Amino acid sequence: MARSDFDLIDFLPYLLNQAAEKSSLGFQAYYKGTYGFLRTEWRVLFHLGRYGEMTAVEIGARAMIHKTKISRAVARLTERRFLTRREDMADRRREVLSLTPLGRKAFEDLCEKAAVYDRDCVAGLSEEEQRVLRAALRHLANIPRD
Amino acid sequence: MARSDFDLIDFLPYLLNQAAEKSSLGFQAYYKGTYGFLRTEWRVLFHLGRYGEMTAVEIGARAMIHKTKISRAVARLTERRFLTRREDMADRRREVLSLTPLGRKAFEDLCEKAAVYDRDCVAGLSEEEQRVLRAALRHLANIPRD
DNA sequence: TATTGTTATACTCTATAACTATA
DNA sequence: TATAGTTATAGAGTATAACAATA
Repeated sequence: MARSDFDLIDFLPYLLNQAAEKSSLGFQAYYKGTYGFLRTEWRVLFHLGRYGEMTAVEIGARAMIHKTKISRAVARLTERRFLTRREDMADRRREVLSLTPLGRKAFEDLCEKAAVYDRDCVAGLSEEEQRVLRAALRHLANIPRD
Repeated sequence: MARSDFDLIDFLPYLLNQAAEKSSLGFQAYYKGTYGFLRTEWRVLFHLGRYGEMTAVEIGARAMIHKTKISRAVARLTERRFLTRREDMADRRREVLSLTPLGRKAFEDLCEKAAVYDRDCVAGLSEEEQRVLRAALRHLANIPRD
């Protein structure tokens, strides 16, 4: 690509940021509007719902979120009765987190909505294009294939 | 997709955000480390270098950046001698912006680096995969094909 | 000494309202 | 009234250092 031909509009980081921002807005509006969640709160809720009770450090390892963010998300979610903390009697530094019934309902609702939202995002792309897109994104994000 | 199969790791907004963040870091480190630019400053500099002198409102229209962000970026770039403002005598509300020689050098350097960076990002993807990826991203970002 | 979780701090990015000066 | 540009403010995201309690 000659220097004079270079254009931001084709620059991958730019394209990715625009697409990420646009594609996040709709779903964000739902979980924020319905439950008042921030992004990290939705992600913490998701991991507890999907993989069962665990500690903040374990969530962090799975979701690649720093423990300070998790700490604040857990505080808000607990305060608002979406999850509960249980002290680990064998190691009193640790707190095992799990969803309340309210949290589980939110989790299930949000998963359903997310699946629909995902399908809406890729409507207009062929099966093959969707496959290439997700594989390329996993590659760019350094997420192993499985 | 059954509800129990849904996983954030395949959720498009999540994948896009991870890929966008990862792919932005390296280039951001360069323009921040070398010139001390923030993202909006690099984008404003780019538009003036690529399309010639124009006003803040015109940059905003081209780059889809709000005028308040542009105002702050222009203030910083002017203060640091990367661009100059010239009052439009025919309409004294408008200020025509253009790059200084210093600004042009930074623009040319950053464009070269960006082109290389872009190639590095997609190394490992076939030509066809790259084409599908960019087209899909433009589709998701609602950026017209040309 | 190392680990779990919390708090404090700072910086970036985004969004909106209100203001000025000009037209 | 409308437009170009500025300033103020608030919310959200990110990153890091330092701390208390426990191991």
